[in-house]
Amino acid sequence: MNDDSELNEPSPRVTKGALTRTAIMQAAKRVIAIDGFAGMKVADVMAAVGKSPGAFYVHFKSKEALLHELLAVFQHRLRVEVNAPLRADEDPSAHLENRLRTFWRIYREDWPIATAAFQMSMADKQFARAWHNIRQQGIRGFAAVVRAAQKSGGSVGLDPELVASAVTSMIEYACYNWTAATGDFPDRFIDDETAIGVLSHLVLQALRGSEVPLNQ
Amino acid sequence: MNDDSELNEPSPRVTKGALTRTAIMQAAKRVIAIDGFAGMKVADVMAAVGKSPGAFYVHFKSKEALLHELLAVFQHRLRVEVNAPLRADEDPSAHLENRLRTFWRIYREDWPIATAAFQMSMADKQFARAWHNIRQQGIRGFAAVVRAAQKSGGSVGLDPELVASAVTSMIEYACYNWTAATGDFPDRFIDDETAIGVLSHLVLQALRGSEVPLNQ
Amino acid sequence: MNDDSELNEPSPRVTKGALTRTAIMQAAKRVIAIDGFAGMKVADVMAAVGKSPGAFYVHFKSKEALLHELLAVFQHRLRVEVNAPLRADEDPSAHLENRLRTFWRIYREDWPIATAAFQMSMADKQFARAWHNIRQQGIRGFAAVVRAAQKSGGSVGLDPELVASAVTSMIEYACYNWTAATGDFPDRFIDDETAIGVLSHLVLQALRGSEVPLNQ
Amino acid sequence: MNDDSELNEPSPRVTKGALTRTAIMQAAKRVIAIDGFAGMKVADVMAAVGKSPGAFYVHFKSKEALLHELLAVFQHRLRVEVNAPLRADEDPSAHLENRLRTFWRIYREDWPIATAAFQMSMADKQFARAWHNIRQQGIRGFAAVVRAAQKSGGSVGLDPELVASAVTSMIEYACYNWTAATGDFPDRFIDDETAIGVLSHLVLQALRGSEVPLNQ
DNA sequence: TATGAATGAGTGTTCATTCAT
DNA sequence: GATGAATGAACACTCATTCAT
Repeated sequence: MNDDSELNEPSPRVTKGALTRTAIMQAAKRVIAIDGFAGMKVADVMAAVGKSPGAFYVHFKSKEALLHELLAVFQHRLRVEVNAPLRADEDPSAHLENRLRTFWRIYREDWPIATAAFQMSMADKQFARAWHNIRQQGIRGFAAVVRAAQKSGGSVGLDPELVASAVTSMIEYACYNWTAATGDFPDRFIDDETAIGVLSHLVLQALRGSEVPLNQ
Repeated sequence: MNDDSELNEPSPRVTKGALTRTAIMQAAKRVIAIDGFAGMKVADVMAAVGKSPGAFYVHFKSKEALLHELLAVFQHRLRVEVNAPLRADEDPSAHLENRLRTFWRIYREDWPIATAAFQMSMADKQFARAWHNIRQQGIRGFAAVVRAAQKSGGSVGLDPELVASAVTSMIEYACYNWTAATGDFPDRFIDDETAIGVLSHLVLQALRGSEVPLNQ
Repeated sequence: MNDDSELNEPSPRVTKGALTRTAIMQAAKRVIAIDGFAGMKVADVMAAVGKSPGAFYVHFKSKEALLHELLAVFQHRLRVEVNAPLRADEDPSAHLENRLRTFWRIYREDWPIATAAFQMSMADKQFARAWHNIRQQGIRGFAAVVRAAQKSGGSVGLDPELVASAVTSMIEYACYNWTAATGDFPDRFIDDETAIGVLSHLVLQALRGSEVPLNQ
Repeated sequence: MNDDSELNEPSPRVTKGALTRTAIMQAAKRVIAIDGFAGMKVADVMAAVGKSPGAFYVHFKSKEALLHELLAVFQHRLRVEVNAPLRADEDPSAHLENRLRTFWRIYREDWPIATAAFQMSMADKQFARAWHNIRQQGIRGFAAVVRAAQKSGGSVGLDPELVASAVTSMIEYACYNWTAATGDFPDRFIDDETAIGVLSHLVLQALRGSEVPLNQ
């Protein structure tokens, strides 16, 4: 019945405009990855989408508005996927690794957005706030884990906020440096498991309890 | 009288031009810290120096040339000060902490240069190479330490280059996030000892040997 | 049934299209009153009508064509209503006041059209001609009255065309300045009788015969 | 002494930049007279000055800022020259005519500025305020004259503000219509004395005391 | 060395208009 | 008749860089 019409028509929710909109967001991510946000030209993005420059403004109010939307999606993904609460039956180490794994996966895909926000946050108050919120969201989540670790004797005496900030900094920036073409290993592909393995090892070790000296 | 003033003046090699040159470099760092390198306007820098825009080109061939020079100085400092070799009588932990301390000190002062290079490395091959070299220099140094730690049973099985990349990423980006006005803690001043304390703790723990689970 | 609905509908000539057409013209007038003709966006007008931008071009060939049509209606009203000839039994003063009253009433309603034409006449030859014709129509009518007044000893020696041009200028521009939101008295509502009273007094006095000095 | 240097050098106050600045303002007036302010292209103005488009922004922050400056000069001229107070020994009629004569002279030269301000005042709050102030300045001056005339029995019972508004409207708009290429008499040159003669006659008559009917 | 006016290529954005649906 | 996404020409404005003084 209604099924028929659904089969025959494009899904009613996916209008032509929404498709273009999504295409622009994807293309923008690719262009930002290569040129940075400041270097991203609206015309280039639209050329990548196969549309005229003016069409951009049918879907976004400005270049900045596009980045704000990309950031909103990015932040939403992080909130929903990364900040899943610790389940009762979950091993803290496993929880942390899961969190880190999700973090990695999202950043791996969206680091151009993060980089763009980082760049813009230096010169623009609005982006400074937006980016700050995103970082804080991640930091709060990790800080909770750090506090839990401290109850078990880990990282005793350290400020959980600072530790969380340092840890998210490591993951975030390492993701860029291991993923981007202009990163630390341009001639080498680092697969997800290797990356997550190294990062989660480092983080878990860093948060552990006992204080065995490095060389003994 | 005039003799006195001559005696008080800097050595004959420090000409008026060289002073302006240095002043430009300092001012540029301040402007980059606020606006980023892309947002840095030659005219603003020169205004901060109290000179006309045209005077910039007496001292630097271009805006990019200025950044290349800033980077050269930055890299030189890192090479000379951070990468001091491990002395025979030095405790590896202490060595690492010293290295980290120096790293921190230099970054704390020059992070605008690092940020500028990072940003430019995305769009410009020359800067990509220059910035890559600087990162590699740091990574090589830390990788050596990691290898030493592994001989003592730390971080066994992990790729020392990746570990070193992750660690330098943490320090570098944490330094930005704890120092810059648009960083993670805009309302809080984080003093050097606190910062170095947290970072060295995390790094030392991360590179240690035993593998005690987080929660037990 | 269908018969009924046909009976209830407007006359067959007033199609849906004609209604939209009229609605567009009314909405345009309102938008021009706020933004001017140059600032009038087709999309805004159509939004005010509750239709899509594209629908505009079903009814008008272009933005300019719309203004030309508005002008044609405006001119027609002026011709038919203002330029009624002096009847034999009519008092010249009363005739002038009647003319002025009608003039005022039309301008009060349609000044956005006049303003638009005025603005466009500066840059566009077509509108320059159209607007010139409308002004001339008014000037000719007033000039006839001036000539009549001169036969009675009023404004002797003055060029009737210039006098008529000055008088219509006064009425036209005063109407704008007393009516528009950005006019001379934004905080005050000037009712028709007051306005017509002042204007007709001034015009009648100005066209009178005797030359009593101002201060005696 | 110093005289010598003044003779040999360009006057110290008239720098190269100030000359260009003035040239731009003059050229802008000419372009606005032809195209209107909305139609005025910065590039055209600069071409008329014989400089590159970018040079405009050395002297003015924006197109709007240029108009604001033109308006400031215009308003200053009106304030200083038109609104000279009535001297004790001056005949009120002569005073009014002098006032009108100056008004005319300034408008004759600067009507493009007035027209531009009028156009912009419809869409822009800043210009609405600026233009309103200028009009009010003129209206206040004329209103004082009207009040004086009323004491001698002229225009009794009429609101002086409205009368003044109407009179300035007449002069202002008549000046445009008799001066601009797209005015009422494109094929005819109206010299200053004729114009002033007609206008002052009309105004003086309009403000007189006795109320002789038009036709008798 | 320094000035500062001038350059001119480059880009974000607007909006009247078109057209497939 | 109506839709609304798309077009594309146009234009204000920026800023690194140059150069006559």
